Formats: sequence, structure tokens, C-alpha cells
Amino acid sequence: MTLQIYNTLTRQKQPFEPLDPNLVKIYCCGVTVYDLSHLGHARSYISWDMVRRYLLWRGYHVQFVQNFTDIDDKIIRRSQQENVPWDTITEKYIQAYLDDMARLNVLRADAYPRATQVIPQIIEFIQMLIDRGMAYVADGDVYYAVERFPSYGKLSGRQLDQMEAGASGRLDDEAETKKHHPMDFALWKAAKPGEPAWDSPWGKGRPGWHIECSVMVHEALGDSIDIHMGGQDLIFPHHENEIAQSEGALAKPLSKYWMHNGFVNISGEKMSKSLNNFTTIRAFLDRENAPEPMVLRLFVLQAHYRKPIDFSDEAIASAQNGWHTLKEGLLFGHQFGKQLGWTDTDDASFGMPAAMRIDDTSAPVQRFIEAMDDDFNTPAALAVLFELAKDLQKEGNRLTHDGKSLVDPQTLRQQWQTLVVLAHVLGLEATPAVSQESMGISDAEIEALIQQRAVAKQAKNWAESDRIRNHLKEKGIALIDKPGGVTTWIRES
RNA sequence: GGCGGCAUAGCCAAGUGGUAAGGCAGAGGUCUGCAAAACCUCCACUCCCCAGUUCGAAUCUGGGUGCCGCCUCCA
Repeated sequence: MTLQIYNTLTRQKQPFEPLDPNLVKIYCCGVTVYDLSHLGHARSYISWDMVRRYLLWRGYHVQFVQNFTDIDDKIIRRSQQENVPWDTITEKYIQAYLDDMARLNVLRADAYPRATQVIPQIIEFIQMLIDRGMAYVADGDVYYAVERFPSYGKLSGRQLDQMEAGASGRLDDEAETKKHHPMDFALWKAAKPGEPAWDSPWGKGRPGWHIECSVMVHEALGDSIDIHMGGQDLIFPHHENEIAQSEGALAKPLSKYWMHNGFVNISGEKMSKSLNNFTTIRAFLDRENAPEPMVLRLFVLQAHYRKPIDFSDEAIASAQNGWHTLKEGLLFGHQFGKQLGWTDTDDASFGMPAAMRIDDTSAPVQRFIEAMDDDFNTPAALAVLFELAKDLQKEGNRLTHDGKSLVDPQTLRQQWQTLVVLAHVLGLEATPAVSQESMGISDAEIEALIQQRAVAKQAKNWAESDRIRNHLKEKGIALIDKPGGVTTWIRES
């Protein structure tokens, strides 16, 4: 069984066979940097990060390139509104994007090309399209002639004649009158006064939205790549136009597979800038009682990447509880390794997924692979993680409450490592609490309070007993009374 | 109008011809002075509706209903 990927281009799942078996080339459509990233972006890039991590784990070499669109109308408008240079805006939001993604444990791309860094190549590419008769100059603008590209519409399943009707409403726009065909789109836009502009054979101007991606794919990865990915809304017109440009210029397939992620909804409605119902990633992660970033990651992964997900407080609360279980499982080794007699718990590499060897033929790993091979079925893959985590959680509680587990320590170790490795493939990671002593109360103080409480309990002074329990609870210490009057305690994470 | 997607328990969500994963929530019990994110057990004879194919369908076919997305910047 090989990995099957749903290809938007063919509208079906296909076996994944990279053009070069030794190197998978991926281009991921990035953000336009004029504002903070929102939860929709989080969903998208968490999904693609998961795809990348899985391919890496399966042994592929992956070259992952993601662009920043750093010149466009919205950036210019923002720069005028705030009265700062356009590249001040873009620098700010590029940094913000990278910071947000780091919090969500999204791996850095191998390269982050920007539109404005490839202007000469864009001009060259446009010239190539003009030379091949695929584009025409009109009054300082350059347009792509869609009628010259016979398979225009193949990605989105549209036909030119069917789209004309819908375009009639925009004919009053001044640019429309310059076009030979209503669906023609700008490759180069002549500069208006005061706008950032670059010199070109057609006069001062800037690139259109779609051309940058064609050029950056070409520059970074070559004529043809394996996977091109982005949000569902990019299928048309963005990706359709990229295909027209790249294939129109190079006469080679732009990408073998096209992957598109589903949207984030808010109460059943699409989250978008135009509807103004979006939440930024940092607003979400920095609000009061905000969940850990991993909760957002888990929430995203609990649905298949192509399906819409609905954002609600209830859904987040559910993910939060789920993450707690997973986290306990992930921290199992750190918490109980010593007690189980594992000898390497102080090693620097302890707990590092890269240093773990797990049994690939074990049932959980096989089930995980089977799920992920089926077009990255993360909900099914997560079921495996939950089962492992619940098992470990149970054994951990036995160790805490009874002081021993009936399961063989090495078996537990295998289970734990399997969980950690598989979770890592999904980008789910828990870090052990740093310093236990720094939490404001020492072990000795705790023991002393437990002694006081024991005295109170013997005197049936329940009020005092509960006061001590609650006091410690506030300090993050949970007391567990066991049969025989013995009380143990744990620091809650 | 054109193209596409989805409908599975209170909620989220897998499964796509062989008799309903997983998560959240919930219920009962154990233990307990209390508490516990502890332990045990339970929780869809049923998969939007109707008709058909089949030994057998949530899964295939036809029809219907409902919801959503794209066709304009958008992950």
C-alpha cells in the first residue's frame, strides 16, 4: 500500500509517485503580508506542515518552498493608510507570520522567496509569454490571453464560455476595457502615481498577483514540481492562472499533484477578511485563559484537511481536554521513566523523537501509516495516538496511586516512544515542565503540610484538612489519599 | 446561472459492499471524611428521506430534501 493523495487536478486519490524518487519538491502558497495571520491561515499551514512531516518520516527528501506575497494592492493601501513605506509593512508581518507559525510548531520552510526579490525574473518570464503569443501589452499593462491556452480551466473544472457571463458585471472597470477577453488577467500592472514601482520594458509598474508564484516555483524548484498546495479558495483563479502561465511559457506540467485545504468556519460561516469575522492567531493564543498552541494544532488535525472545520468555544474546549490526555501520554517517560528503572533518563537525548527507535511493524504504527497513507487521514491517525496515550495515562495513574504498574517497563517504554514519535510526525509535542523547585514551594514544605493535615485528619478536623488541600492545590500540588492513611502528592502540569 | 463539496450518537469526527474507529460530553459503580485529571463498566440494532441493485449497503445506482464553498481579494 502506498501513499494516496487526493489530486484536485484529477479529482481523485492517486498513488504518490514523485517525479524524482529521491526528492519531493513542494511549493506552498504563502500569505500576503499586509496583516496578522488568522485562524484560517493556521489551519492551512498546520495541514501542510503535517503533510511535509509525514513525507519526511516516510523517508522522502523534501524541498519545501513557501512564498511571501510582498507587493499588492492591499499592502499599498495599508502603507498609505499608516503612512509608512510598503516594505516596513511587509517586514513587520513577515516576522509576525514566522512568530505565529513557530508557536504552532510549524517547521520553517526551506526557502521563503518574496515577489519583490524576483522582479527581473518576473519580467523575463512575462517577456517569454509575450514572445510566445500568450500575453499582450496594453497601455503599460500586460495581460495573459486565456484564449491562447487551450486547457484553461482544467484545474477548477470551468470553461471559458461559461465564465464570460459572470464577468459582465465588471466591464465598467477601466482595466476591463483593455482586455481582449474578460477572463484575461494582469501579469504586469502599470504604476499609478505614488505607488511602488519597478522599471520594465512596458514602463514602470509591478507584477500581478499570479505571475510571482509561477516565477518563484521556477526559480526555486524548476520547471515541474511534485506538489503544489494552498487553500481551496486559490483553486480559482490563482492556481488556474499559475498553470496557464507556467505551462504556457514552459510547455511542461507545473505540478503533478495539487492539494487544497478546506476552510475554517465561524458558526457555519466562512471566516474571511471580507466578512470581518476572523480571529488572528495571536489574539486567539494570547487571550485570557488561552489554550496552549498545541490545542489549536490538535483541533485542526481532528478533522480531515479537505473538510471544513467549524470554530466554536465548545470545539476548542473539547480539543483542550483531548490535548490534556495526549500530553500526559507524551510526558509519561519524563514523569515515570526513573521509577520504571529506565537508565537513560538523564541523557541529553532522552525524550527526543529523533533518538527513538520504534517498531515499525507494531500494530499502532501500522494503523497510523494506513490512516496517513489514505490522503493524510489525521482523524483516524489520532485515534491511534489517543489509544496509546490513554493506556499510558492509565499506567501512569497506577504508578502514582499504587506505586507500581503491572505492565513490563520495556513494554511501556515502547508504547511511550511510539506515541512520542507518531505525535511528532503530526507536530504535536509536549515539553516537560522545567524546574520543579521553582514553583514556589519545596518538597520539604509540602511534606510538612501533609503532616499537619494528617494530624488534622486524625482529629477529624476536616475544615483544616481541606484548607491545606486547597492551599496546596493553589500551588499546583494535588494530594492523593490512599488506603491506610497514606497521602502522596504530585505536581500538576 | 455554471462548477464542486457535504449530510454518521448531545457535540466533533473516521469508516465507503460484510455487519458502526477515536475524541469531547454524559450515566452507573468502586474507592473516599472530602477530593482526585484514579479504577471498572455503560453510552448509534443504526448512518437525511424514498426507491432500486445485492445473499448482504451507512457504504453502489436513481430520485428527493437540507447545508456549504468557488465563480471578485482571500489559506
